[in-house]
Amino acid sequence: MRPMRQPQSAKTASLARELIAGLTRQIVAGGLEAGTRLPTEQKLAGEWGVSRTVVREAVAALRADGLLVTRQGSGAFVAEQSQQRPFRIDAAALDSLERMINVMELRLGLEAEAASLAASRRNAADIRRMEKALLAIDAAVVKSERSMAADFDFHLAIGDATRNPVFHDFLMYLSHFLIPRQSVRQTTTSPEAQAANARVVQQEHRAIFAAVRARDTEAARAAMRGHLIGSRERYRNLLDSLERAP
Amino acid sequence: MRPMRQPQSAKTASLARELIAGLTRQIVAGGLEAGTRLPTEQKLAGEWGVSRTVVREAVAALRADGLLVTRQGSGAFVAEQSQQRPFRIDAAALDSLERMINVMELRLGLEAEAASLAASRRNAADIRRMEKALLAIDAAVVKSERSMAADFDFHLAIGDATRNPVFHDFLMYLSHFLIPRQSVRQTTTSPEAQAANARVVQQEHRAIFAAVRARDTEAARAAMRGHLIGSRERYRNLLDSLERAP
DNA sequence: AGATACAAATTTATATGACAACCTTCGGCA
DNA sequence: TGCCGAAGGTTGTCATATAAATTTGTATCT
Repeated sequence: MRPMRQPQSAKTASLARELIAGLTRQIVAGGLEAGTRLPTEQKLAGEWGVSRTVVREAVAALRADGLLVTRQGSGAFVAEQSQQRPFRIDAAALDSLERMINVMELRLGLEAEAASLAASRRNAADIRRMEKALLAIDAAVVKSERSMAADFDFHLAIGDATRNPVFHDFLMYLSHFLIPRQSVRQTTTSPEAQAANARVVQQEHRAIFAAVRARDTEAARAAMRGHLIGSRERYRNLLDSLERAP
Repeated sequence: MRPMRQPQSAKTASLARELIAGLTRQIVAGGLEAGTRLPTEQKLAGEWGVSRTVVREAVAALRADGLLVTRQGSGAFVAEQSQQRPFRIDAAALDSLERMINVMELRLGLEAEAASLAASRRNAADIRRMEKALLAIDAAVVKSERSMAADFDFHLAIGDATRNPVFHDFLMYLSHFLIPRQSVRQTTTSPEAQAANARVVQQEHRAIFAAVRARDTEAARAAMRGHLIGSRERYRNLLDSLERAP
């Protein structure tokens, strides 16, 4: 009467993890200058009372995180700002709805700008790709399937049409935070309401598409804004209805 | 006749780095299912012809990157959504000017939205903080010092006024890409031209500030857009002048 | 038969010692 | 002074051994 679910990511404190956390604190909170040299692995091992093995693993982790750079024969140094640590949204600190809203606000600014840029830079291939994505969404809707993948394809096509790879990478990153939690995935609303929803969404998509195709930057920006604001509201309503009738 | 500059970040291929790259490729490009178990450290060491030490360091790096989770006695598994992977701008793939432009386009959308949100949500403390930052910039200018830190403070104050921590984190991340390269830092333009530049920048800052204080969301958005577009052009001009007269 | 308890095998986590590759420094030598 | 090379220090890699945790198989009891 226990196998409900494995805790699994309990972050069982290990020596290496403790050392990683400790060194990270010293570096970022302690505000060490970039270029500062860390104590040698031997000394670190002695100070923390662990073996050099643990120290090396912690250093490897911090290096992967971009916090340190090591030079054989020389030492480990706090990384220059240029090779800074990556960006990650703190998923643990936010509950699902709040995170969703926060991320949506980020997307709002980002994708509106992307739509505008796409309108001025898109080529014929971009247009074909967007059309394809829109048709895929249509197909998914008539079969009452999930159209999330195709939907994201459409947004990604716009991001790629900016010719700015940073938009592509960032959309890919944000996409992981857009998937509704499992509780939402189950179809709690009527099929008719869902179909109506899908029609509205597609209408918004086609408005964006038309503006991008017409190279109308301001219209593209406005259409994308309208779409994302609408998405946010739809998501909020969905959650509200779930709250009322669980 | 060589010590011009240390290559320093030459990424001297090490066994661990090769293994990290190889495993990363297998996992993300190879499209391994989340939860898939990796071969044991012994087997990996055998397959790649390295010692277990190297394998463990590579695994530690991938774990820090959020690509793997390990469980003592059980094995190493592909992380439950590799979405844990953080976002990083590929600094190596872009030269400085192109990267600067790309990042600036991202900021444009992001900070314009932030300014708009800040205008609707700012409180009195936010306003005081922005005023303080503006005064700090003024002080730096009259002493003809670098005002970059104070400048960033102003932008960060706006990001914080959105009450959306994701804006704060993302601005902090992007800030690392905004520092002009060393060649630009040297004052290659006349002091008079610099002072004129600073006046224009401060004018733009105060326009943003006024709109945020007045809770005028659209004006704040437009003012921020104008400021960042101006910054981009100023940067481009600076680089051009450097090209012409090195 | 089926469930439980225990032992064995497997696997990661840590420790230890050794050597190689590389860097820095300092003293000798021209 | 300026170059060079040896010496010591530091990270990178290897090998082996042990601890701790998980998984699996087996034996025992009901």
